[in-house]
Amino acid sequence: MPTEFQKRVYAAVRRIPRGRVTTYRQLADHIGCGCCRAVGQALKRNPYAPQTPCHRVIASDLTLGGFAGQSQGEAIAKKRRLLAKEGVVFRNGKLADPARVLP
DNA sequence: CACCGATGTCCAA
DNA sequence: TTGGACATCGGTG
Repeated sequence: MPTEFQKRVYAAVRRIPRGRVTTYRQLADHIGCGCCRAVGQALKRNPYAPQTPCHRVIASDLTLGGFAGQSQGEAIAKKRRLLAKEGVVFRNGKLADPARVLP
């Protein structure tokens, strides 16, 4: 049972077109809450399953952000590959093309 | 009911 | 370069 705040986060994430990524900060700012951490938490727990492409959300450093903790082992490698398929190429855990970030 | 930890970003020195 | 602080979420006793 997500809160209104979380609903906005998921809605914004779903709004991301294929082949494009966004940052927690951009998302939080787009929602109207300067707190990007809540977004990361909401996506990390992402109760909305694959319906919410949390892998399209990265850190403002163009890194995988919250995914970095998991990239050590597994799930993230798949997400990174999925993004690469869409045109978002990651280099050593970093976005190789910053232009792919939503304005 | 209340506390704690966890999350990513920004600022200043 | 480094450290601290900010607001919100999740689980537990």
